[in-house]
Amino acid sequence: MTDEADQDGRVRRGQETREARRSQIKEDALRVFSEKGYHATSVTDLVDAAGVARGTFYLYFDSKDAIFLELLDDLTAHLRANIVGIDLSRGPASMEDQLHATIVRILRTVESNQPLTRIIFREAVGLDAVVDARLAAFDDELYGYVARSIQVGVALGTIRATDVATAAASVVGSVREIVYRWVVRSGLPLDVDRVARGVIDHHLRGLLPRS
Amino acid sequence: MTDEADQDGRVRRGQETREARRSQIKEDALRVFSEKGYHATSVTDLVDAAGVARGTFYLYFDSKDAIFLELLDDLTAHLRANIVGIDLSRGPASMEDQLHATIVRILRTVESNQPLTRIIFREAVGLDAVVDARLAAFDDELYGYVARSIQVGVALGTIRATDVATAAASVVGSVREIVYRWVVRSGLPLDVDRVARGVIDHHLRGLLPRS
Amino acid sequence: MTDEADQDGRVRRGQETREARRSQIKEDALRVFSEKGYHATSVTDLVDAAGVARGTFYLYFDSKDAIFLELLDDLTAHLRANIVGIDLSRGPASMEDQLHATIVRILRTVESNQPLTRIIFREAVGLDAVVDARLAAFDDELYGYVARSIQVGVALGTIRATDVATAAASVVGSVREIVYRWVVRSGLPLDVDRVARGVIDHHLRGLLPRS
Amino acid sequence: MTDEADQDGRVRRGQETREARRSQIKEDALRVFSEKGYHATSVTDLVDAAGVARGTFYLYFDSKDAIFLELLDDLTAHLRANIVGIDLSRGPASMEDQLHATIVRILRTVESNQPLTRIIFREAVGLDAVVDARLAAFDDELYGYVARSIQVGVALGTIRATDVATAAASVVGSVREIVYRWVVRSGLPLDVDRVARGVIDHHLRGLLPRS
DNA sequence: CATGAATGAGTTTTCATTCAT
DNA sequence: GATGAATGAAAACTCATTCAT
Repeated sequence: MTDEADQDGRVRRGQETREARRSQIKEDALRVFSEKGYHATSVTDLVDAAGVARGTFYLYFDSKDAIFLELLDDLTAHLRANIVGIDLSRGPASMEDQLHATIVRILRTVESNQPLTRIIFREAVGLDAVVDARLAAFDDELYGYVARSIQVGVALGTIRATDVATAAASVVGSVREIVYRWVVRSGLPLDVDRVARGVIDHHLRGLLPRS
Repeated sequence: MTDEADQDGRVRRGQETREARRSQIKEDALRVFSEKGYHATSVTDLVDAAGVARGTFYLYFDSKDAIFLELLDDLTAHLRANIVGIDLSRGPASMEDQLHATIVRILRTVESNQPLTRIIFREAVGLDAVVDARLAAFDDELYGYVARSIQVGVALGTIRATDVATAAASVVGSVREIVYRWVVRSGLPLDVDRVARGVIDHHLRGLLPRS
Repeated sequence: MTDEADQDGRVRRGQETREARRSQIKEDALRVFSEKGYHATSVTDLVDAAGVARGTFYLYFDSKDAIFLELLDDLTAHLRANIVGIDLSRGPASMEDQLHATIVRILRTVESNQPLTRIIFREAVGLDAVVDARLAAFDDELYGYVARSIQVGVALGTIRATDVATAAASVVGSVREIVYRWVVRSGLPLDVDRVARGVIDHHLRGLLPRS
Repeated sequence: MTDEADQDGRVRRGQETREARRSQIKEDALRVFSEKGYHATSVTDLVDAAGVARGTFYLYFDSKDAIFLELLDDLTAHLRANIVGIDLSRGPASMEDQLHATIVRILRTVESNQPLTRIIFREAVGLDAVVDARLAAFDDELYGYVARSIQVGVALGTIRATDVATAAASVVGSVREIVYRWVVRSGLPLDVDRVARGVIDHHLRGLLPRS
């Protein structure tokens, strides 16, 4: 019946615009949050940035917390998608290539999501229990992934016997610090390839000269 | 004249009391801040903890931000005092010992100042421009110190030619991550000696087996 | 012309649908209002209950107040229709029968319109000037009716000389209190006949023993 | 010590002004509530009426509800204090005198607390669960008191055998209606003595002429 | 110096009503 | 007529800071 078709048409069109506006509000909120920080950003700032009425904001998001959490989950999802398993059994050369590819992917992801990355580093820590738990979970995921990779390497003999916990924390901390210094703080474009190579070289071969 | 003496006495006594009360307010504030976090702590919490009137608080500190900033500077000063120059010219063995001693000092300092460390990691990040600048400055100091040490080592031949910037960031990031994972998050007592050894071993020799 | 006939048909059909939808919205609103109360009921609740769009609601009613007022007038109209003149000239026995029939009709009406009655007692009081005036008018009508009946009775000698104003208020208050206690508050089924008899007996013969 | 004395002096003076200001805010709130009604009164209205800042209001009362509830409890306390036991054993004459005194006390109390009485009648019903429960409890208290008095009277033979529940509800409803019509609605001065006499006469002797 | 009552700008959130489609 | 996304005024409440005593 034409009636039903019309209805469907309206509904679909409605849902499309709904999604579009939702995304627009999120995008603008991302910008404001990353500029002013979570606490200094009021809902008024958010609606002003999006150019919508106060009520409209609450039509799409339950609260200021809710939209922030959603933005947060967006980046961690991005990052997660860019960390895939490394096959350590194919020997050191191949391992280095895989590590290189992984770190490059991570750096590219955070670089192309600078505002969100900035938020996570500067605002999300200690924000509230829920956000803290989310970030800690992500951190643990990363740490666990690195630790397991090292353990496998040790078992295969491609990595020397070492204090796995400390080594894993060191690797995670390295990447975090690099992201912090060059993506969050300076914001300048990063020679991703060179940095990734440097990090891997550092962690694999250490600072001492080969005797 | 007795009058002048009296005055002096009063002034001195007054200053002593003033300093004592100031310290006491700070101490109590530290406790509250580390328990509730910066944002969840109100000036009411602060004056209640210190047992003084609201107005009295403002007699000693300009604002809630001001006392927090002072506490912040206290820890960074503590840490600064515990990072002293490493003499790389005395050869690898000695260098390792000196590095070990430095990292042990840092870990001990943050461990015995857990509340403040926790605040810095969980609350101070992204608090406001001033706090951010303070923390960034401290981070730069640490980074610069490590970078210079590495450069000296390279020049002396005790450290192999490497990407100094990446290496320095890796070292700083390692320590930061370890502090975060074991001091801030878990809060459990840390085997400082073993961890310091692990970190140094990792950064000096890397993960690859010696061929 | 067929055109005109069609138009008429359409108009009539349209009006029928209009009326039906209007009634349906009112019915659903009555249910919601009586469950949640006037203030706790939002227009959203109303349109959800009726299964129409927000805009549609305003096509049929000017405002949330308007529909409430209409529901209110419905009950007072019901009640008015159930209070018909009592003929006091036919002697005491007959008068008692007529009073009995009137009170029974009132109690039955409020009992079968419990939701609306509950609204009037619990929500409508003090809602706004308009509603207040409506209720006061109904109260006056009731009071006036009783007062006139008593005056007629006094004139006829079937009722003893008494303070008419106080007596009329007492009678009205009695019924109101009974409705409030047993219909509004308890909601349990009421032995209408027995209660009506009790009320009449009380007001006609009083509490003192016949000497 | 002078210090302690000073402190005590300050504290006492402080508490006195605190109490005074609290009372002043309450008094002004009572006026506004009784003029505009609970729902139409905003906290802004309350602070404007009291001539204090918004924050000051919350220094003395937890919420808009809290101050309203306190005002409510004030009147019910007043009324409770004015309903004291009636000794029915001393015979009808004395009973009538005692009833007269009780009703006079109640009417005088509500008349001298007109704003509060107005609020209770026009606003408090159906306001929220807590307020409703308070009022219902007071109503039950009154009803129970009257019902017990009647039962005692019946036992003693000073009151004829009757339907106690209906009779008690009738008496309570009478007084309520009189208060509503003359104190709440008209606001004109009431000939308390005459009305009390009328009510008692009505309930004791009924409308029928003594045969 | 010490006090703590007072301040008021600012916050988040709600919801009756409108109007372009 | 019907729809429902959009509106924005208004609500209750908080809290860092001030200042008369």
